[in-house]
Amino acid sequence: MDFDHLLDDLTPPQKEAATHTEGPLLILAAAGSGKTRVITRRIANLIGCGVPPWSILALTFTNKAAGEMRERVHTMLDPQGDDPRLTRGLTVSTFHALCARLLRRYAELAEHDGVKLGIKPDFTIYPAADQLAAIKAAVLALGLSTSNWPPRSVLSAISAAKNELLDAEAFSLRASDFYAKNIAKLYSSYQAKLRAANAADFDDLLVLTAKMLRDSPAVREECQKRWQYLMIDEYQDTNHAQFVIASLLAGDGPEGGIGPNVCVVGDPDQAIYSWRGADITNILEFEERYPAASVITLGENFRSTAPILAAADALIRNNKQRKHKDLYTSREGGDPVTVVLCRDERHEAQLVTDWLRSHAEDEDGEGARWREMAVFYRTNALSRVMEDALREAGVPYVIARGTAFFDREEIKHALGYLRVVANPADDVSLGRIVNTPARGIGATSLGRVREMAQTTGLTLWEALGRVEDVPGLSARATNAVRTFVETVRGWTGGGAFMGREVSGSLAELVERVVRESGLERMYTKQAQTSKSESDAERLDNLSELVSSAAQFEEDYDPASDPFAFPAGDSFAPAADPQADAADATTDPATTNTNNNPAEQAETPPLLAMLRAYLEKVSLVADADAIDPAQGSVTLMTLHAAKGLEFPVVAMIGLEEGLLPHSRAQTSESDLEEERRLCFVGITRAMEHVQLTSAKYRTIRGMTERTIPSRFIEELPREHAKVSDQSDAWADTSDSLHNDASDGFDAGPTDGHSRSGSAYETKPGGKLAQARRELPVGSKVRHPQFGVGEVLSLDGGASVRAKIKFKHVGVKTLVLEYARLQRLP
DNA sequence: CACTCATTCCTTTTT
DNA sequence: GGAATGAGTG
Repeated sequence: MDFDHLLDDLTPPQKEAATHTEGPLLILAAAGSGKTRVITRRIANLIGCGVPPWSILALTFTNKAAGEMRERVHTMLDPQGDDPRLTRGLTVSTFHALCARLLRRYAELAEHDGVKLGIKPDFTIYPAADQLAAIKAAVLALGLSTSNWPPRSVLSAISAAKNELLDAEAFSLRASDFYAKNIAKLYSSYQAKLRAANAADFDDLLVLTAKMLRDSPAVREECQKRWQYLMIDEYQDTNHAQFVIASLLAGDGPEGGIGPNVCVVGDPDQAIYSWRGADITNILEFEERYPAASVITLGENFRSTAPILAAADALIRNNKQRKHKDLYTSREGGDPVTVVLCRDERHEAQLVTDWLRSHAEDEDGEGARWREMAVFYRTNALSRVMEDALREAGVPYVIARGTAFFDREEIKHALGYLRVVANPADDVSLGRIVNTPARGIGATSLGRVREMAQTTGLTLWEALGRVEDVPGLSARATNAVRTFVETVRGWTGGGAFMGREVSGSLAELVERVVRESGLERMYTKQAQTSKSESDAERLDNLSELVSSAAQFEEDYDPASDPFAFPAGDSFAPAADPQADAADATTDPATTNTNNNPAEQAETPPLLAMLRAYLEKVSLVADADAIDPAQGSVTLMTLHAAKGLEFPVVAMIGLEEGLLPHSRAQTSESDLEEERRLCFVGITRAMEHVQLTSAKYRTIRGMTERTIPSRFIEELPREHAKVSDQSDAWADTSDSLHNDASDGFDAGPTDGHSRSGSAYETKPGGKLAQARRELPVGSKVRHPQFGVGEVLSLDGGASVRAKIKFKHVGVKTLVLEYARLQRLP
């Protein structure tokens, strides 16, 4: 097949980067320089040159970026979509997802090699809330107070240590002062808790993988043999642990050669994660580690108009600890950046809304361009006022917060149950749910059980199973525990996931858990008594969870699940490159773990699926939730904006203390990172940027006078027009009703007169939004079901659409999850 | 033991 | 403004 045309639309430097396939390569790619394009072409080119797809590993920052990259490579090589084998086995993943996967697959092999990881392949990934709970328990267990040792800061100290690959022991050896010594104690106590629960936190995924690759020759060789070509995107934001993993995966390359085929892509000017342990010196380290590395700089910007780029360039030049690189564009013309000073945050939100609307209207397709707009802010808290204004104005918007759904109380509880089902040793989850809803197992009783577990060395779950051995427990509490244990056993079929009661369907399991746990009843009751809208929403959210599980079940491919057995997809062996990669499935892991075949071979399919589901849920990032196919303005933090582009961009809250943030002004390098953050925001914009600053802002209930961000002054006046609107806004309290002429007076008294549907009173409501974007009769495409037509929409917190598909008939889908694409 | 209400402390950014 | 404790009552 001829793939030469793939490179036709690249500039000479881009082409050089895309075709430089052998040996170490560092690509310094300025903002908007077509980085993603180069990476995807490079992968496609490799495959076109005959490199087997399964020997290519590409690491990205978010799952979303990974998915997009995979898709783009695929459509490039296989526009007809009729030959999945062309990219079969290509691995595109985030560091964390890859690590989770490697650990599951190789943990046992590594243990066999004498490497003590302390986790079994079915380990649980602890979400942030559970991490904090575990830390807090550790603090209390050491007899310290949580006010002197706030779990948050303890956790971030531990996290920093982990990112430097210091385990508890190494940390303890270095600890010299009182503070560090206590952190060391907490660190090891926290680790002990995680291990006892067969759990790993986010950082552990990296730490343990690094350890496994470093200490187990079998695993390292296996991986090095398989992945001959390694690519890492957003390299400036990788931390030390990630550097070590990458370098262990890459190996040294052929003997006497110039080094392994490892290609890293990054831009020091966009490094915004130093607080997470990311280290710009990784880029320097790269050249040190691979002295023969080639370096290619991509400086031409293809995204932004000249004034936007000039403003961004002027801003970033203020960073002293920086190697300057020229930014240039061949795009002529374009409007200057606008800077607007507003009275307060509500005024700001109003002006931004008006500004967005003006750009929506001056384009041909009326109202159709919301999706091309974004609002960025430094902290999540700033989104609320913006949301209010957009909702009020009837502008559709989405917030890029993928984790928000899973952070809700009711969802956390339901997932807590599911985690216990998947891993009964998970004490933290068990603790969360054992008495939610209240079932008579209160703090006192639970404390007794915990005590007994502690002294006998049992897990909490095991102790609950032997409740009769717990001293001093009331008959009532004993009975309550028995009932609880029975209920959970009913879901797991006593741990075997077999039997009359266990159906094998994930969605059904989730539904049963929601119902039989009593969560459903609890929230139904609350909704009836309190009539608060949020309580009614909880029920909707729970059924949405069931839908998401159903969706997952539909998309689930057991072959790509590291639990499934035997797996034969992407881990095809490197042994015989000539053989058909798709079919040659002598899986290395399955042949090597025969020392313990019982455990793996008997992992029931439902359990495997449940674990895969929980893993997916644990690894979602905010940026993953962005769906530009929806016709909405996107709201997100500056951090989440990295890697994206929008024709129209508004940045709010350009004030001292917010951007640069007050917590990031202690050192010059902190301040420079804030400046890079601002730079990242501006360079996302293709056509128009507006920066706003409010004279007064209410934070945590306190209204304070602000100072405009120093970054505003750093913008050149010829490319950044400042307009002071802060006095144009009369200081009257009814400011938000100013636009009542728009017709959105949603007073409760006349809400019903306008329309038969109660939802019509909320112009920005999800259902109304869905009706605008996906009216009945629209044609849509679903990744699984193909082409269909919308029959009806109905709502609540989760909008569902009935869709008639050509081939599979009528389906009801939750819009948020169904990746629908609207067809003309 | 469960539930309600008042008080306290926050929040930077995220895989 | 809001989540997360803690005291106090049924």
